[in-house]
Amino acid sequence: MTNESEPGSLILALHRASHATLDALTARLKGLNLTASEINVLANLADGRTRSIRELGSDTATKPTTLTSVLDRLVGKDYVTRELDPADRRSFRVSLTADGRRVARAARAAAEDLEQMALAAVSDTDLAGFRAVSRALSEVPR
Amino acid sequence: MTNESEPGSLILALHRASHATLDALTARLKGLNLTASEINVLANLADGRTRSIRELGSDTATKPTTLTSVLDRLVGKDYVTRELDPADRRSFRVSLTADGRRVARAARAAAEDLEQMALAAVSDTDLAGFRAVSRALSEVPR
DNA sequence: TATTGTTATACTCTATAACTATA
DNA sequence: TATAGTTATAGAGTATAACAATA
Repeated sequence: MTNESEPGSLILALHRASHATLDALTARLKGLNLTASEINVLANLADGRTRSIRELGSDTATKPTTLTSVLDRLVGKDYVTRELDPADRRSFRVSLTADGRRVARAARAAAEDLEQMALAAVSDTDLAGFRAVSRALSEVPR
Repeated sequence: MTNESEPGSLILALHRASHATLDALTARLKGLNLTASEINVLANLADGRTRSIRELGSDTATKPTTLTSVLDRLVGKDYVTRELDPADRRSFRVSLTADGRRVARAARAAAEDLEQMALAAVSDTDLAGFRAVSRALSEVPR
């Protein structure tokens, strides 16, 4: 790997890892005919928790305009429902359908599998460090 | 943050962090009128090392087809040159121009700044762990 | 007035496959 | 035969701005 410890290189390492894992995940789920963004949304919803579009955007760091089209497709495939939130009728509650739960579980399983394979040689300390740093980077102000 | 320690969540955390930092970086460099991919390529070239397109693709985890158009634009802006490699005339050596070096340094500086801000509260151990894990994830087989 | 989400537009990123040139 | 890179095409992601509905 290049730029291993040069200043400014952390973000480059992050992007490289992100691209590589998303490619690998998409390749493993090829049979399901899902795009990277669709996989990302489904995997986030896999915990069964209903989310607003805003929450989903924050969880996936995806723009609302992107989510509109991603969700349109997922609704079209009957993997997701978009229902008006009675408590705030400006916003939607996004949930998995039965089919969606099945696909989301497959996505999560593929992600777990990928992680186990990649992390076989990595210590728990490293893992804790990874989580701390990626959380810090996720919260960086624009 | 959601899914903090659920299996399969590591990759989600990675993608979130990657999106968030790239957005932040793009916002900080708005004046330079560069896309995320262009910034990524320039920041990788910032060390002054000449690269083939294949190497650049591997460093940025970007597809050759994407690089063709990204490099077309960077050449058009006179930030980069694409010269035939005399040692292997199928491939190119990609280098920064003088203008390109200036812009690449700005990109790296912005990335450093972002990192310092984000990592102020993170330990060296965490940082080492982050590097180990992102390297492992970058090398995951497709 | 501010926020949620969609729409419209234009541009960028991506996959795929076919292709040229070189090895 | 295999590899480096481009081209062509079509689909997906993105920013931006304008918009409707609700708060």
